[in-house]
Amino acid sequence: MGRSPCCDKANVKKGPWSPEEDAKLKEYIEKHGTGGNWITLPKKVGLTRCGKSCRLRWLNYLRPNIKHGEFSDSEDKIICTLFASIGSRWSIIASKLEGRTDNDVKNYWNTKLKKKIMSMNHSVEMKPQQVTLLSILQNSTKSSPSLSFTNSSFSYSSTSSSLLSGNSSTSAAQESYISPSKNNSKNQINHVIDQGLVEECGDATFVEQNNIDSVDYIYSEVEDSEKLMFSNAGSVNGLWGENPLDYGIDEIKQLISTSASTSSCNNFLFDE
DNA sequence: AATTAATCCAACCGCAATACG
DNA sequence: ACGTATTGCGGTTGGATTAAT
Repeated sequence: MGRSPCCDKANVKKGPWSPEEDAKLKEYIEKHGTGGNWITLPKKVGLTRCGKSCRLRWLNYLRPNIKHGEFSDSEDKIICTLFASIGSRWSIIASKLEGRTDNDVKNYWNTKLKKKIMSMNHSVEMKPQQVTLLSILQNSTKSSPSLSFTNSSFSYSSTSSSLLSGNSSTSAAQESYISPSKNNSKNQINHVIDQGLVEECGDATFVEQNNIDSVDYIYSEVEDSEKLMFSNAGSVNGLWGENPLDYGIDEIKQLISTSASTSSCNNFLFDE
């Protein structure tokens, strides 16, 4: 029973990949594919790398159509929107950005986008409720892409405290609020995507919320700790602390969400 | 020019889910 | 049905690079 052991960690090479290793791996996979088994692949290729390492290198760097370099404003918006909806599900977010990897999106978020949002918020010196995603992104770029969020793209209740809180008065929402399971989470994300709540438009992808059920789905995705946070929306200590960059994921989510919920116009990005 | 701090990003690690025998 | 191997994911780290002093 069982399988052969994974890679021999003691004799596995670590650290940066050399061009020779890249070439070997790329050539082999392009010729033969992965064979459905990353663990045995390094041996076949003639590398002393762990299979996991090979997989990561292929997925994040070597495979075709990987897009490197600057993220566009459209991509920024997609990331922000999806982050507000589903949190740090980087693989899902990345899947909506052509040519981007989860690692890329995650790094970009952690090193740039998060700071961009926070520093813009700080610089405009608005009250939290007045900060909008649009103001942040508009301030961050000279040339805005021609994005249009229509009525059906985003419909928020002006009375809801955040996007993620949605229609928390419904019993269905409350039920899933209380006891979400891991499986439910996955199904809900799939639901959001399958139902076209995330839809692609050219090189941009939008999260579409055109019915209250979808809000419920998203809402039930929120972790318990986050729910507590959202239940205190608007009165979270330290949210606008001394260091504008020193925010947690919850705070950032809330910022993005707040910018959505305060919109009373058709388009949450255009609520000036 | 030298040193220190900040930033960026590739790669690693550990865990959970899934597949396999 | 169960135990183990494998995969996939998100968080974190470490080193290279760049900017500031």
